[in-house]
Amino acid sequence: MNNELISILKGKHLKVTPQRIAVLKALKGFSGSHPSVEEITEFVRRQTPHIAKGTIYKVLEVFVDKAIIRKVHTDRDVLRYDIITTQHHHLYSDRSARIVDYHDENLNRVLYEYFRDHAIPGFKIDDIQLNIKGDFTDNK
Amino acid sequence: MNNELISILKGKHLKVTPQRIAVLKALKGFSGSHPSVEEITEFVRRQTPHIAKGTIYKVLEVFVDKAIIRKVHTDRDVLRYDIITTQHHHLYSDRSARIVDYHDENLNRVLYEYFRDHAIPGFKIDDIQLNIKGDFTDNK
DNA sequence: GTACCTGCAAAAGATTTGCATCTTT
DNA sequence: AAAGATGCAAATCTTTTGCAGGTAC
Repeated sequence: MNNELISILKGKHLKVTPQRIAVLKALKGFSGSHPSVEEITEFVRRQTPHIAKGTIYKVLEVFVDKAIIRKVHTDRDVLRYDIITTQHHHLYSDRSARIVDYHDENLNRVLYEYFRDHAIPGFKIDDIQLNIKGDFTDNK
Repeated sequence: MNNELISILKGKHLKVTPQRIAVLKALKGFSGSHPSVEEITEFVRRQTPHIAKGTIYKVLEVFVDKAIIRKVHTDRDVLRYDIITTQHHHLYSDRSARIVDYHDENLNRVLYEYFRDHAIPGFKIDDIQLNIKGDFTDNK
């Protein structure tokens, strides 16, 4: 069951180390919820108490480089990370500090078509992410 | 010619101080280019040498609260600020560290219509910003 | 064996805070 | 006069860096 994680690392030509597996496992565990380094560290240390925070920073940096995860920023907060799956967007609530993934294939198609027909002069698009700001109505 | 700036402040029920005027003027000067606190400080100090950096942070914080500016984040950088004018989006280049405003009324209309017809359950949208990632082809 | 990783501690930066003093209103 | 702003310095916090020792391949 770590096999999947191992092949992610191997697929990116990264050495397989317990620390990387642990961080990757944490990221999977937080999937959809955008953990901070602090949260990742706590999670990882439950299983692997002796992992240095510096190491976690370094591991995350490598993962960003290899496009396993991406950084997400909030307006009033530290760095957060997001395991990369498929294209998706983010709902931001100003009131609460929540960030929630928003998947919408249909929207992706609309965007794709829009920019196919309205290319931006001088710019080649790789990826589009919407920051949708507002409030959750099922509030808490 | 500071009247416009003064009325912005008054309109938000903020006391009009030279520091706030200076910061606001800097933000106008940087319009479209997303200055960091460092850049704002340098700009401001050309005219008003004795302004404390702590004050600039406090002024910016107040402006964000009052929705005069908004924070913008890059993936590998400090905080940046963006004076709020009309709805617009951002082009991010991974290669260079540029962020450029992208205005597109037509796109705004498309988005508005899309979400009018496809409301997100449990979420009330206030604002949508696209982060468009890619590269400038007129590169430098 | 070599290249690459990790741990630790120190350093570097960015941002925030506390408080006394000054300015707006 | 009261409320709110500023200046300064210290404190806090996050993130980065350097390097010696370990580990994966």
